[in-house]
Amino acid sequence: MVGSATRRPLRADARRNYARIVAAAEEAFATHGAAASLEEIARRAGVGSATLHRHFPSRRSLLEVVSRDRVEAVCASAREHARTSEPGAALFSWLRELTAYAVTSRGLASSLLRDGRDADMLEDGGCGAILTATAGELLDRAQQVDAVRPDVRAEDLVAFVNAISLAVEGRDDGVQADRLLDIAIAGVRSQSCQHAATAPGAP
Amino acid sequence: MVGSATRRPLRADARRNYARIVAAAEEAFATHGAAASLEEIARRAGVGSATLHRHFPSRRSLLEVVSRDRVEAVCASAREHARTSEPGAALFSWLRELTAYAVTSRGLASSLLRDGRDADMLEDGGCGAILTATAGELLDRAQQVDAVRPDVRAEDLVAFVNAISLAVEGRDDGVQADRLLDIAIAGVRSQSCQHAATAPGAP
DNA sequence: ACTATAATCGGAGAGGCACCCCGTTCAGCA
DNA sequence: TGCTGAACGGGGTGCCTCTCCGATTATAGT
Repeated sequence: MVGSATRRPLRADARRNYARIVAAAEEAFATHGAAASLEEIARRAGVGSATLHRHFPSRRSLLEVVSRDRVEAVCASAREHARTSEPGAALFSWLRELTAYAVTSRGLASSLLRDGRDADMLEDGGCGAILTATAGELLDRAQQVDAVRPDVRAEDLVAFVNAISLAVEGRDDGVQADRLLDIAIAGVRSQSCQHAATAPGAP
Repeated sequence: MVGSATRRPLRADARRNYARIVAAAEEAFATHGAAASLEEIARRAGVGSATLHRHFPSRRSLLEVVSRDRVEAVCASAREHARTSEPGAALFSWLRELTAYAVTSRGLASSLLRDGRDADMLEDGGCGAILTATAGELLDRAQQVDAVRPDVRAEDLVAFVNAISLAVEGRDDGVQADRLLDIAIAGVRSQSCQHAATAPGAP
């Protein structure tokens, strides 16, 4: 709304420092998780900690930028799934892919999604918004062919992936995450079987 | 294995300080979440921070003690559910109760369960072990009457509750948690309907 | 080229936290 | 009542986040 888009481009040195910080952060988050020391990141990037804080006012804003590329790649892959699979399978296999990423990124995506109130989740243009929007597209199609319960929302799906990656943080590997996601997927599947089953399967 | 159980009782003043710390921690965790400042807790309890660290070598050990009562109450309630409901309903309504507690306790239970490797989860006697054992009892019965898929484990159930409470931490209220739990419950429900439905519902 | 100037930097410092050392105090027992 | 070791807690260390502000430097304009 405000003309804040009229931002002159960063000065060359500022742009270089920005890139260095992002690179250092990428490495640090991968190694130490989302709680990595910002000071350490600044040190590794060869800049003062003030510079880091000027470019990234919060830990979250840094996580956001570091993840952005990967998140966008995963979302691009969603379009691939949508083209090559039927709606239900597309959604489910994309969720598996997303979960695999969320788990291996050491809770990175997780931290992105947290402490943003759910209201701005679809509006703030952050990774959470992108993911929710992408999930929403696949979800719509899956619901149209009755592969998924109609009362499930895109936020629920993202929240589940988020929840799972938080819960297995620091656990062995991805096996429990897979098991949990299987359960969640079974839970969102359309229970049209129930309609058919109530009659024959009733006790 | 070691005779460490032969611990003489704490001195009277130590016992008093211990209780004060637990009381202060209870309040602090409720107000500020599981990340509350330990120093602040010591201050409020009127003890030196060294005393706090002597009684509770880790944040987790303090969380453990603070939660213990509530967790045991919830587990006692499980036996109630088991007596008054059929196995499936008992498990599911108990899971709802547990989730409600986990969500309102500001991620407290969550932090308890985390960073304990899943191996010791059933052995360390902590809150996670109690919860997993309790869930296991209800789960067994539910699986015996085929109300729940046979491949679901007690750890999965606890992990789900844990995951959900982590994911909605700081969100509005418990509505999303309820929705997520509904999905998870639908996911663990026995899909005996599928056996009946594959034939008639097949495309 | 050269300068003026505003954008950017980063050392240093304030304030907090977890955790520990070690001299002091006092509860509990003989 | 006097001893003794269990328990205390002030204060220190090291790390963290975040900010202030004087020094630096890229860049537009001449």
